[in-house]
Amino acid sequence: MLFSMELADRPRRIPTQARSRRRYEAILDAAAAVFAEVGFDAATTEAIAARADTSIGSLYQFFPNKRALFTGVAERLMARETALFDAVTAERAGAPWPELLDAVVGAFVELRETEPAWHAVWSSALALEGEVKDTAERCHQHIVSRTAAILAGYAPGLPPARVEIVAALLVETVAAMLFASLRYDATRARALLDETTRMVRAYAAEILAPIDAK
Amino acid sequence: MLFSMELADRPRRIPTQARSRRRYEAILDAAAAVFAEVGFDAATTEAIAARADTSIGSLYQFFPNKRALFTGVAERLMARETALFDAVTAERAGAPWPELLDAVVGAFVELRETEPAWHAVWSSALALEGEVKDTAERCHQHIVSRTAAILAGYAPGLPPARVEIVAALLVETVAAMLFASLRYDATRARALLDETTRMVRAYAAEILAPIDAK
DNA sequence: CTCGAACATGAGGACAACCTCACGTTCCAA
DNA sequence: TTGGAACGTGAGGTTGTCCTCATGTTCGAG
Repeated sequence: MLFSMELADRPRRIPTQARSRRRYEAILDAAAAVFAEVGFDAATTEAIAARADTSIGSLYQFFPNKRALFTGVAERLMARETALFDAVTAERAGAPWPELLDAVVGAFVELRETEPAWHAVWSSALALEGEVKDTAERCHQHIVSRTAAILAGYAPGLPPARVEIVAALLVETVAAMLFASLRYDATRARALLDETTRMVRAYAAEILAPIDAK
Repeated sequence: MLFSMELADRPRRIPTQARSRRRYEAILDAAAAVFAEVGFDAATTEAIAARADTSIGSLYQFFPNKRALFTGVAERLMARETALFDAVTAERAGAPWPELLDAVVGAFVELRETEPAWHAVWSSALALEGEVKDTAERCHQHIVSRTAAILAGYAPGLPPARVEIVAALLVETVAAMLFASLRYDATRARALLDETTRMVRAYAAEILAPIDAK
């Protein structure tokens, strides 16, 4: 209240009529597409409005500024991402470790292909200030924590501090390779990701070894 | 000649007098600092000039545009980076594999701490168009090729196609973790990088195993 | 049907960043 | 010493983008 009447980065008006609700979604989709194509800085609010077949005025009725648009896109994506991760891991609770790994990687490859803004969001979200950063960090942290919990289940002997850092490494590694593989052509990208799962499996085998040898 | 009188992204005037040579270096250093602090897009040529204790006019005598400044910073960094990699690997030619790995990671941790623009350059270089991208890709490719050659030496039985992709994975992974660790506090960053070498070692052990069993 | 509220529009104000250019200063070869 | 080349300067032209607001349109409850 002291700082600003208007909550920064939050949608400005929640649409009630069907017409405007469609428009709202169209703007978010357009924003995702434009951010995906040129990145946050080079994206233009006018380009987004044009892509959504609407006018700048309407766009600014819903979003107070450009960052709010990005936040909207990011939050939708992060929500889908955490949901996907939780679904995949819950579905295979107790499954052999390599199977779980493959399932998660596979699911995220699909997500990355379905969501064109994935790359743009993750490359800008942590560099930006404000709510986007928080959302991204929350999403990341959620996945790391869940991974740590799962990992602890597979390797009960591991000290908690180590579990934490191993989980972080796993998540960072898989995310980074999903990221990097975008710079490769299709077959090489596939090869890189396959090799990634091999690497992670070899690593996991070493960590989980004490359990087998117990 | 057909497209532009002026080579894009190249320095405009090569300084001859000592005074201007100092200025040229000062501008590059200032550019590196500013790019490091706020990234490419948010960096301002005026801020760079101010930081270099000079005027915009002088800045534009040496660099035709903002991208040329970034290219200059990037090329200096990439040159140091390839030189460092080559030096470290040449120095330990034939050394045991884990030792080589630790040496390379250690050297790059130091480089990353010495060069403030490291993060900014690598996060923007591949997203930008033009010469910066080429330089970055050349640098990356050089390191991957050298890694592949070294790897082939340690594991002569590995098919060349596999060697190539394994080398790419190793380089991408180490680079990504150096990158990611910047988001962590000092002790956690150290832990992440230590854990990274453990992972890579476990992976390498599996790949190199046929040699031991030969 | 009617009237107020919700919604939509796009020309243009405000501002910020890149880059130029005309003028002034420093250097050095002869 | 001196003339000309190299160098240095910073106010401002140009451009492009964010965002506003006054005006017009559509919707739906009563």
